[in-house]
Amino acid sequence: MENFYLEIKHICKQTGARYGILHTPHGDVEIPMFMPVGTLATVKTLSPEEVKQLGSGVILANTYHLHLRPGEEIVSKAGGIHKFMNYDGPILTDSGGFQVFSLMDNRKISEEGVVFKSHLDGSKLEFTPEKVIAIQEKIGADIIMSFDECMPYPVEHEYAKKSVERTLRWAKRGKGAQTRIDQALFGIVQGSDYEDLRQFSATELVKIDFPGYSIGGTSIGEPKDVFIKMVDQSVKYLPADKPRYLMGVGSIDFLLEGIERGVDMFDCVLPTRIARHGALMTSIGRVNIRDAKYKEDFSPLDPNCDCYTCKNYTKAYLRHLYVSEETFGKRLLSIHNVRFLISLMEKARQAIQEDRFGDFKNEVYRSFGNKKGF
RNA sequence: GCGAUCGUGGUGAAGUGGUUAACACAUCUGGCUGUGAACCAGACAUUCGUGGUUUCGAUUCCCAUCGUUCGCC
Repeated sequence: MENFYLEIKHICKQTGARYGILHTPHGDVEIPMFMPVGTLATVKTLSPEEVKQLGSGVILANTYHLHLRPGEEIVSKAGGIHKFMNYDGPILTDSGGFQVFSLMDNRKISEEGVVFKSHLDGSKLEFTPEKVIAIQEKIGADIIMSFDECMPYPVEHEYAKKSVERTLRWAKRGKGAQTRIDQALFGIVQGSDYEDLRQFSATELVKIDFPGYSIGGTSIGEPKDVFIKMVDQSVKYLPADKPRYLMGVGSIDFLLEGIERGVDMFDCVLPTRIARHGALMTSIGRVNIRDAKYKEDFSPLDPNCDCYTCKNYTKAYLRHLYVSEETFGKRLLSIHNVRFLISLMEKARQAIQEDRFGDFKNEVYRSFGNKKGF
């Protein structure tokens, strides 16, 4: 794929964090980057124009969910997902591998693939690695994912080994089923927290040769030291010239740890979901806007933030909107949280280029105090 | 004035002669990590209008009293 490649511009001398440009069919974006999640072809409460204004490079959508509603045929008839949702920037679709984890009670895994019981009407849905590629080709994102099993944590080594080997076979089958040449298909490293399995998974995927590699199976409730171990043991075996995508990571500390270890891309529902629930990430720590102490607080959410919400509205007003269950409040809060993480990435890129990412990381940790981050 | 009725937390209310007075809403507080999530969890009546009676034990039965609502004069 000549229209998809990573151009590494600088590696931080202090840490090894990478700064670069990811070239995609729908434009160039800077890494490391945070990608907001828009499962059903919408970043909940935000318009594509707003998402773009926040500085997002890539946004996500989901194969499983779009297959169910509205169905890939309709997305295809609309002219592909970019036209369908009116977003002309790069888009990435997740394969449904995460749903193998999140919808665990309603699915059965076999060598062939996964049979889900639809969470909408209970009907049987057969997902095979080949079918998942076909669906993603119809949806038409710039970056697509291999079908994988995201295992729960913790799991027995015996099960993890079987699962990793199967996910690897699925990756091969998916790659073989690919017909479009304008979509970058990523392989996904699994292996839970077992070093031998992470190594096996990564090195075997690299042999297949993908245009990018994802690190999966993390940030599903494991302790931070385990998470770091998983990332280390995955990145270690990945080629330097290909993009690395750490799936499902969106808390401030996990993002910083990932960047420090040479990860380029991250996605997470965290900023949008917690915003809808009234929790905000700010430069001075977590804010629960519903708290009574903000009733008469006419200061901005985050004095150091340049987002639309912080520039125009007070905490008292945002609290009022939240308590009154006004949709506009959820939108304003989502704008802030997404902008906060994207802005964090911008600062991280700057720090990398100036060879001081390690200092930057420590500064961020310090400004959050010892409070539990996000 | 007479008759009936009902008085339970911030609100609407269930309920029982006997361990922590149901539930809902409101309020307060947490949590959410490749979105089954405008969601989930927890806290919140030392007490059932007030005073007394019966009883081993009363929010529950009884009496009085104050208040409610409705009807009649």
